[in-house]
Order: sequence, then structure tokens, then C-alpha cells
Amino acid sequence: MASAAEAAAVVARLAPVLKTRLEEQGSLRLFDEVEMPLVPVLAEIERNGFSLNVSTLETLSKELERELDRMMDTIARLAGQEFNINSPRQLATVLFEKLQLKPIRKTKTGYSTDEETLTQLATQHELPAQILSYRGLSKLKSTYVDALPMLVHRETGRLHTSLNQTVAATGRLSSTEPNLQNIPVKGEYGLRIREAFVAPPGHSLLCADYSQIEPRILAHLSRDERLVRVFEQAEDIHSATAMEIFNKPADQITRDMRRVAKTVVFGILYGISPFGLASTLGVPQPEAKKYIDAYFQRYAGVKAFIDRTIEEAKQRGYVTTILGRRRPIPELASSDQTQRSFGERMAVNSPIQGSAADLIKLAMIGVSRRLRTELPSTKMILQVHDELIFETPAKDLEQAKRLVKSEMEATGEHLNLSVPLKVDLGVGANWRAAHP
DNA sequence: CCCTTCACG
DNA sequence: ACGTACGTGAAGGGT
Repeated sequence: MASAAEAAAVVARLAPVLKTRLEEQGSLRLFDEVEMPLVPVLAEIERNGFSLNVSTLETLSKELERELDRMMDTIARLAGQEFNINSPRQLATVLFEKLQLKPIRKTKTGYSTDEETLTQLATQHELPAQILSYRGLSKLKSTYVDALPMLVHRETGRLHTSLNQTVAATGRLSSTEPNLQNIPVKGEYGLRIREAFVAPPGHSLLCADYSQIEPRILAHLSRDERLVRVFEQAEDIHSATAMEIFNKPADQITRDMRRVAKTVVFGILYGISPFGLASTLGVPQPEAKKYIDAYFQRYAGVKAFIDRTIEEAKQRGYVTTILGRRRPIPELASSDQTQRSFGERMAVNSPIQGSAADLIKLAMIGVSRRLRTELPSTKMILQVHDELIFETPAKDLEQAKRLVKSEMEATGEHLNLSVPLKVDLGVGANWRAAHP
């Protein structure tokens, strides 16, 4: 961990270089109003750190050890031999040569044994399902349960990540050593890992996340009237979308229709194709195409935005976010169709993902500024793309909730967004309990 | 050092 | 006819 003085020296040295580069490419507002002011905020988050209950993880580690040992025996019995389960190559030999299961698809180096493949193979043999369970636990143990305690700082007793502002092509932050932006949130063991991220005695964790931030940004960028109205009026965005796609009233929307609608919206954000949607939904491609067509018929402004964005990107060679961040997309000029399609998906997704990144960065600056004078004991300790996490003393909790929610939501108004923003709050003694 | 896999938004 | 969802970081295997 660098000292504040060292950090300031690095900033002073790099600032003129970055500034010149950004002047040349026209993103000076972004640089002056967001990226530079964010630097001390990021430094403070890194310095604050996150408190980790190491003994929770040590207990969990022993439990996982026993569980993995048991599974290793079962796997060896089913395979008829011992082998290294963590080696995709050895696993492929067992599955596809020894047991003669049918390969689903290839990687560059051999037959794939990824989750999707093993799930399909599970209909033919008992072994693949066991491998999946083993892999799941093994991942959690090595990447989180055993690795995190070693990164606790010996002076502060806390975990101090590095937040990088110059890595992600869209303008998102990234987090390293440790990456605190990919801590598990699903499954029994995943949730128990989150329980190890705690607030110190007398404090609470406060989590604030933007609800549906990317669809809202899409509504703003496209100005699609129907989509804007959804965010002004609807209480359940995905059900509202399902009503449009399936042309049915609220009382006829099933859970499955809602799930389809949710997946379609995600698909739009990522630069959809019938193939991609079909494989995610597990439906035939023509059916996926029907959903996409229905969506675009109802939200014609979204379709127009996508076409306009790709067209402009091809002409200029780059796309931009609400604050003017540019992402060059040279793939759009490729002679290779696959590369061009890839470029088109990036052209659609980057303004959305990147504008959401601009927005939360601005919010971080605003929240940080107000906390400094109004609630100096409340500390910002992490950002995870659409959420901010704080550590706050019990006596400040109610005030902190109000301040954080209002400042994060007001950021949308500062940017003159054409949709309202909604922030959900959660409070608890640990990250699992505090997750909204 | 690259590849595969998988954790998150 | 062809390959395809967007953005990251870390661990383990194997060359």
C-alpha cells in the first residue's frame, strides 16, 4: 500500500500526460470533472479497506477441505481411476476416452469441459454432475476462502484492494489484489464467504445499489417514450416488459414470461443476436428471433438508437458515453464478418456500460464530498459497478442512509437524465446481511 | 506465459 | 456459411 504522499506524487507526475491525451481526443470534461476528482476518492477507499473475519473463513476452509476429500473419493470411484480433477486435460481424457461420453464442443486445445458442457453430459453419466460440484467448491476455496486471509494487511488488519481507473475499455473501475468486485453472492458457500466481510463492533455496513441502472441508461440514450414511461411508472420493470413483448395484461404474465423478458433486456444491452438469446434461453433460434422482433416493435426508439449508434460508430471509428468518454472500435472496419459483428456489439454495449460508469463515478465524488463535512465517521469502502458500500457508526446510520440515497439519485438529475434513478439500500453487520 | 474455467456486475 | 451475447481478475495446469 502506497502512502498518501507517494500517491499524490504519482498523480502530479501523470496528470499532465493524461490531460494532453484527453485534450487531443476531446474528453476533457470527463477528465476534469470526474476522473481527476475521483483519484483522491479511490485513494481513500483503498486506504479505508474492508474488515474481514478471518476465523469465519478458517472454519469454512476446514469444512470445504472435508467436503472436497469426500467428493474426490466419489469421483475416483465413478471414473474408475484417480486423476487431477483440476486439470481440464486429464478430465477430458477420462470423460471422452475412458468413459466414451460424447464431446459437446472443442476449445483451442481439446474438448471443452466447461460448466455448460458438463451440465449437458450429466444426462448420460453420474460423473459430470460430481465434477461440477467439486469444481464449484474448489473454486471458492482456492480463490476466496484460502486466498483472502493472506491479504489482510498486518498493520491495519483489513483488506486493501487496488481500484484501477485505466484498465477497462468502457470506463468501469477494476479491482485487484484482491479483486473485491467478484466476491461470491450465490449459493450456500458463496453467501457464507460474504458473511466474513464485516462491520467492526458498533458499526454497520450500508450497501446502496442503483436499481436497473443499465436499462435506465438505455432509456435515456434512446429516449424511447415507452421505455422512459416504464421507469417513471412501473414497479416491476421486467413484468412491464413482459406485458409489452407478449401483449398480455399484468394478471396473465407468468414467471417464465418475466424471465424471458428479463433475458431479452440483457440481450439488448449486450448487442443481441437471435443465436445468443436462443442459447441463453435454451429455446430454438426462430423463437428467440420472435422475442427480439416483438421487443423492437414495442420499443422502436431502442431499435433506432442501436442502428444509429452502429452507423455513427462505423463512420467515426469510436463510440462515446454521456460525459464524452471515447472507445475506439477498430473491429468495425475489419474485413472479417465475425470481427465486425463483435465490433457492433461493443458499439451498442459500451455507451451503456460506460455511461453507467460515468454516472456512479460522479455519484462517488458527490457522496464523498458530503460525507467529509456532514458525516465524517461514515467511510466509503467499496464500489462494485452499480453499488457503493459504506461503513457507518450506529449513531450515524439513519443520516447516512438518507445522504447516500439522495446524493446517488440526485446524480441522475445533475446529468439531466430523462429517467428517474432508484437506489436500494441494505444494512447489516456483514456483507451478506447488508446486501439489498 | 498462455489456456481454460469461473467468480462478479 | 459462419461464429456470436458486454466488461473484468484470479487460480491451476501445462508447456
